[in-house]
Amino acid sequence: MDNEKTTIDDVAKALGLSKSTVSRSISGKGRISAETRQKVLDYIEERNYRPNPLAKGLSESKTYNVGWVIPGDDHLTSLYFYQRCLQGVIGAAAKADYDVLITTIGKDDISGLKRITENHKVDGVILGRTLRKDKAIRYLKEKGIPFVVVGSTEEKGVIQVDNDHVAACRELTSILKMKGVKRVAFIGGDTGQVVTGSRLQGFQEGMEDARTQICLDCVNKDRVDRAVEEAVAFGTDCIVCEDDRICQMVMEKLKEMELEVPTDLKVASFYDSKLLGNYKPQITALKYDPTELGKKTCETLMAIINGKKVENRQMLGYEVLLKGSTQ
Amino acid sequence: MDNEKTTIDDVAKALGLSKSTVSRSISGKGRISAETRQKVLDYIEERNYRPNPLAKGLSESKTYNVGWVIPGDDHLTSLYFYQRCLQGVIGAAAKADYDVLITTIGKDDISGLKRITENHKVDGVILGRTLRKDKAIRYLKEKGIPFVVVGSTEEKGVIQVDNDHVAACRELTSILKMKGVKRVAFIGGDTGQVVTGSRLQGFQEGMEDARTQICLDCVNKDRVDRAVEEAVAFGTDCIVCEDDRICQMVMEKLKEMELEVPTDLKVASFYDSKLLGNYKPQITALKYDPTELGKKTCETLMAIINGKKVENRQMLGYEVLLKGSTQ
DNA sequence: TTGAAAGCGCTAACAA
DNA sequence: TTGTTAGCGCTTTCAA
Repeated sequence: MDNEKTTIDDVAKALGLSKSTVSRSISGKGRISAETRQKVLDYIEERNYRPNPLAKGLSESKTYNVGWVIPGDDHLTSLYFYQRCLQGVIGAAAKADYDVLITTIGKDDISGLKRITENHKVDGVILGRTLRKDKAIRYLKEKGIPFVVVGSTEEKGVIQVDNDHVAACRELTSILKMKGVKRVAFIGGDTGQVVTGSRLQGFQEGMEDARTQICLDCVNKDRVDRAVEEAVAFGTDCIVCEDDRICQMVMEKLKEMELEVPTDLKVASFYDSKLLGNYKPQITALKYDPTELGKKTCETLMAIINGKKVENRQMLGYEVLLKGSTQ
Repeated sequence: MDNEKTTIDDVAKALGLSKSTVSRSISGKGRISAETRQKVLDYIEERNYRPNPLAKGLSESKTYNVGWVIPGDDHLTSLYFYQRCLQGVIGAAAKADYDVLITTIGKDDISGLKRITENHKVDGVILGRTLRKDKAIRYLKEKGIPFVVVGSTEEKGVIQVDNDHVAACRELTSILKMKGVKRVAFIGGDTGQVVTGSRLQGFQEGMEDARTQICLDCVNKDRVDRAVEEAVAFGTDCIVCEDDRICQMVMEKLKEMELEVPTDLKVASFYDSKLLGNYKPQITALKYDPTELGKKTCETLMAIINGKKVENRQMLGYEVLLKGSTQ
């Protein structure tokens, strides 16, 4: 259909103009008569001409790519989060005429990240998960590569965009408290992840001095089962789950123990997702918008790349979904 | 640490050579004395010099990127598959000095795909999911863009790499038959996806003329529940599930109906995954290697890009995991 | 075997 | 307001 390889030169010649005039018309930079500009714009629109980003990038020392770096290991739950996030990232990137280069890293293996940066394939990087003592962060800092973190990190001086987990968890917790729960159990996951700490903090702030029982590092069904048993032995009237996956396992366990929600005890999750969609009663949970998170993060990275000042820490909102499980 | 921007010119000057000599040393193309070549190689190794792929690409009309195109909608299960696949793709791409540009498409919205191709950001594309009457395939064919499909498509003349679903399902089915099942129910998912048809075909070939009941398009819990009820009413002694997600829902339903596996009836899944990891007894299932699939697919794409002839259809192997659920 | 020079498609001074 | 020209960093003829 349309010419495989039209160049800016072709356009210029066809219009009897010079390359630079065409270039200026497209970019909008520099002085240009509105008339000429429109003529060019119309022409390229009609012919579906697109400047070659490689050439553009070469001359501007830009790649027009951002790196999207996520863990390569298998966490079913977070995959869904990343996918939603990615939608936001791709959208925001496209708006700035950027594309998204994806790579995965492991806890100790950041070779994928090194590849795309050392090979000059990206202008900046978005880190999808961070750990305490994160190798990737160290590396990016040292190299002075622009990057933004989705989620939180304890590392100083890192630009991050996150949901306000502490505030959200605090709010849900204090609502539960107002509803009259007396002995509350918190079941949390991997303490190696920063978010676990934030959620616990919010929980504790919300509970103030009420009686609680806390069980962490419940990273598989067995651990969760044991935590639930302990909570029941403790005489809990409400189990607060750190995330959707844990909540799913908790619900399963309660069913096995033939305990009714919310009659025998209440259940709430600090993270809502599709995983929680099918329960009856529905689960009280905190709802975030991962796509929005991805979008904001990418916009922030774009700002950094374009040399703008950005805030060190941006917090996004949340919703508290009060459902039957805490009635 | 290392120089932010060493160019081939810097290397040439430092070594008292010309750009072209350095270029040849690195690429290995053209005549070069082994001695000079080694000198160059040593130097760039030591200084960690990497040729700028944008410049390289510009002069060779290549981007050194492949596009990884997956659905943007929310299929929890397939996400895991894609992630594993992606690992293989990234690995194979890196070996050829390529990186992976990711984008998502919807059933009717292939704008993301158009973006990366029209903008000349990729040399070829890998399609992660295909539908019948796939818009993306149409588009890529029409534009003559090199692409490979992971999985199968009915479209003619499309290069595809897939697990041999038909053979695998046929084999598992006939093993079940040999084990003496008499009335078998097949519960399948979205008939809009090609793989559903392949699995059904394998099932039917394996069953030959035995009595079966087939229920398709079970895309949510309600549908699956009804299918299970019908199967039980039919007097089934074995339920065959098209994939892990359906199997999960089937197991849940059976629990609700207080039917024991394998005592009351047997259960098998045509797709194994982590989702099936926690059942007791364990589930008989077909196991594939998504990472290997991704790798092969990307290698095939690289071959096409480099102008090599490739087979139209490549089939990967499978494993039959016989577990307690069909004992 | 090596070097000089042109060119890939674009941007950005600098001139006109 | 527009055009000319010199790069961006690399590959690749063509000469030497």
